[in-house]
Amino acid sequence: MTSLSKRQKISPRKAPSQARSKEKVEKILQAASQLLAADGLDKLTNNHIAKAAGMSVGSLYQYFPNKQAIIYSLYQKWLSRVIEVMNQGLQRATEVDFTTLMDELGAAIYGSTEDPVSDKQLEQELIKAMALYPELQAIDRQHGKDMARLFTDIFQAAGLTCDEETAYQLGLFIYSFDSSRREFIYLGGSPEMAHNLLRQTLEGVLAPYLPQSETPSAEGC
Amino acid sequence: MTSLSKRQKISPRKAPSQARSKEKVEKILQAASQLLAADGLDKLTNNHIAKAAGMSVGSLYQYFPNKQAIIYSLYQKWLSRVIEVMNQGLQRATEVDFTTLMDELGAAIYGSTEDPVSDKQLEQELIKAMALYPELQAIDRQHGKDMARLFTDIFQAAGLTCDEETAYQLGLFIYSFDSSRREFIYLGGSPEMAHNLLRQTLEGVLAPYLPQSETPSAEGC
Amino acid sequence: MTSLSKRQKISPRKAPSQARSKEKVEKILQAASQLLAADGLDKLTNNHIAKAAGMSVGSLYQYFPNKQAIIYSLYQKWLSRVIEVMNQGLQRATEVDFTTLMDELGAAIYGSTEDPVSDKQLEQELIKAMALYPELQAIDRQHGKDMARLFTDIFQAAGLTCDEETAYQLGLFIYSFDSSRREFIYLGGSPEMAHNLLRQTLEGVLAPYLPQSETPSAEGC
Amino acid sequence: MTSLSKRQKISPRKAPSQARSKEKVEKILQAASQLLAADGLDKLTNNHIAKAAGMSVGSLYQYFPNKQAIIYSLYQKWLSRVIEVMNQGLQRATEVDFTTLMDELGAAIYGSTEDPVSDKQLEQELIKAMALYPELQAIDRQHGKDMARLFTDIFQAAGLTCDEETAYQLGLFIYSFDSSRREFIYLGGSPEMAHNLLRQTLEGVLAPYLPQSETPSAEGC
DNA sequence: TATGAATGAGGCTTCATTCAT
DNA sequence: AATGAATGAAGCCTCATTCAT
Repeated sequence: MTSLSKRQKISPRKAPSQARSKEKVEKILQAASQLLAADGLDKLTNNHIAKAAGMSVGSLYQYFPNKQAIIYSLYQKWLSRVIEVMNQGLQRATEVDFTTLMDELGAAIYGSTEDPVSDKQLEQELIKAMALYPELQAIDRQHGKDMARLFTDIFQAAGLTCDEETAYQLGLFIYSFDSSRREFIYLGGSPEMAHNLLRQTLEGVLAPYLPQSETPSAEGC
Repeated sequence: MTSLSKRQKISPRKAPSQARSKEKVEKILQAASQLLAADGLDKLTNNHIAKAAGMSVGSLYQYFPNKQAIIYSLYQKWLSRVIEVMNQGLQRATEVDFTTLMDELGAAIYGSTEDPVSDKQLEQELIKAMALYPELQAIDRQHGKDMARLFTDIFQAAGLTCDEETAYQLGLFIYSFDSSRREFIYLGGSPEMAHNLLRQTLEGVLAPYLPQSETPSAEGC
Repeated sequence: MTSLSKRQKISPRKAPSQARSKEKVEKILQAASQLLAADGLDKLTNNHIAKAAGMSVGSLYQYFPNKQAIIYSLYQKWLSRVIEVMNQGLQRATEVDFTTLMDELGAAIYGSTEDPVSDKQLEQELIKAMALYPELQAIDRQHGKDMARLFTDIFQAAGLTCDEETAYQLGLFIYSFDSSRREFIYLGGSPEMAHNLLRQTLEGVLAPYLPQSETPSAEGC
Repeated sequence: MTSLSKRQKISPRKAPSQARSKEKVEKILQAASQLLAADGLDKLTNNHIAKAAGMSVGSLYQYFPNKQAIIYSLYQKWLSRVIEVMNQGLQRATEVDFTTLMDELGAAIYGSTEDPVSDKQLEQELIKAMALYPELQAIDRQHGKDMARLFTDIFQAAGLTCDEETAYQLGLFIYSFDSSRREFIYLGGSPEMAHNLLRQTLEGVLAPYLPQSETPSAEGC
């Protein structure tokens, strides 16, 4: 294991503006994804990636300053998809009722990928990687908080009646819940069950704060 | 990162029957724990461990065939504490009502360690480590399933009315839920909130199956 | 450090006959000078030079067969200025007295550059570079000898009364003395002091051989 | 050329207290010396050194944290010999007359090494190396100043009549003069000539300040 | 058994140089 | 001619593991 403790830059070396560059970057990320999903975080060496991407190490370094940057790129790609969905959810928060919204979000995020199995694997390894490298840890943490905030926004847009702080903790909870879902499925739980459990959990946890809650809960939220 | 792919033995090299041996093994695990909690998975080199344990690398290899074995031992130690608690819970499953039982379990598992902070840290790093090394991954997975089974047993002992398969999935869920708790707290959520949310989640999810459930749920479990 | 041991050609790739070429060569040398003076011998990579010169590496290789050739060109440029001054000195050797001549030489060589500080820096780095690359070492040595010879010529033109060999050794000495001056100033000695010391040294060393020496030294030179 | 710009530690990794260690360290320094003298600063790679020293790279790193540390060790070894001689000179400064003292110093420093040729070569490369690596540059500079101070002390012990500042500049000059000597010999000058020239230079430069100077120079020093 | 020096494969990264466009 | 992406050898360094004492 290389020493991971020295802080390193992690932004891509060049904005992939030219088509050629973009393509290369894509190839690298492809290769890295596959290696990561197939063989895990070890095996993910620069030389392996380069070879798998059909190029030389040097080329790889033309696009990414180091391995962490590649991992981070992968992570961002995955994250941006999630964030996009969340933002769409935020838009719809006033249109549909909360449960439906959550269902939609779940479906959009967890369903429908081309290769679900290796995608889950990738997601798993990605998260491991983010946790392993100190440089990425901080970012990961921040992203977690950002996501929590996004959930908070959705809650508030959906009309949840509770104070800011509680809303944030709930957002954090929902975001954190994703770990469970991953673990659950990783250990062989059925995706449908996961979905149901998520739903029930949400209901159980959020019910008191839902606007259409006919129980006039005095203490609100 | 050294290639981790060659499968390696992970059981301790010798059953620590002699008191002397036991003591040494203990020292190694102590040292490894501290390093892991304090500096993270990188920095955890055999030489560091040996030095911190006040012995030579050679000695270390007398007791553990490789690094993974040390990590695994640490993991087992942590796990065995949890399992013990769970088994006690299993004993009490017929005596107290389910919610109380779960509270007790939670308190026993998450509460009251001498040094909560570094213990959490250790737990976090341990889980990362288990996920990183392919040899340990498989074991980790199996342990997860075992834990799920234990929960299942508790459910059934507590009189949950549902079929074997459902019970297992629920067990899996409860076990998986731990990931969320870790993540939640890692991201700054309050432990009390975590506890409450766990409770609500359990209620929400398990309610239909609880024996004392006065709602005569037609579909049972 | 890349292996420097394979002998390499060091002459510019093409006689810069066209104006265009000359201009490019000049740009490259400019850029290299600046980088060398500013950042030192490491940091001086071909890519940096090319970028600083506003052209591509490929172009750079159109004009110089390798990095050493660039350094060598820089060295020559610097050297040629010195040689020119020396030749002028040689012209004047019969007109003025020796001490005056030496003063003039010193002033011409060490004084009056546009940017003395960065020029000194460049000189320093240049000399380091010449010493570092085996291909350039030999040339450097030869140039040293040539310079010594030039001094010898000046001595003789100035009427120093000594045999060829001694004159050469004296020339060598004067040339070598420059190292001291550089070191002296590098270590914080004042330039004026350096000048005085040079003068005194010359007087001390050359006095016996000077033509106007009224002391009829029997052993001559 | 590896990037030399990151500051690095340069002290040996372990005090070679055990005989075994000392021997190894010695072997490494031997090997490095030879490679340096024979092939120059390039070729001086860790792997070459290790191979030449008959050990593995890993062993090398047990004794030195990096290449610079090896070079620095070599430099210190050389320097300490010089400093020792200088200190002895300082002791004798009141016993013998100044010129004799300087002769003795010169003889002690420049004469009588087992293998003069490769020693000179080594010295040359060593100085180059010190100048090349930024970490070592600073140290080199400081050592230069320290040496100058030592000369200053000797001057004063010898009764030179001049103010502190002038004495220091003179010390600096004498120290710097060594560069000339090296260059002179490097370019083929005869060592004897070098010696004579040094002597004459000293006389020329220091004469006004010498105590036995019968010329009652009003302005002293 | 204990020691800790020794090993060396393998990871990361740079940069002089080439070559397709 | 010009470009700059691509190459890959080679340098540095770490650390799991072995083995002579």
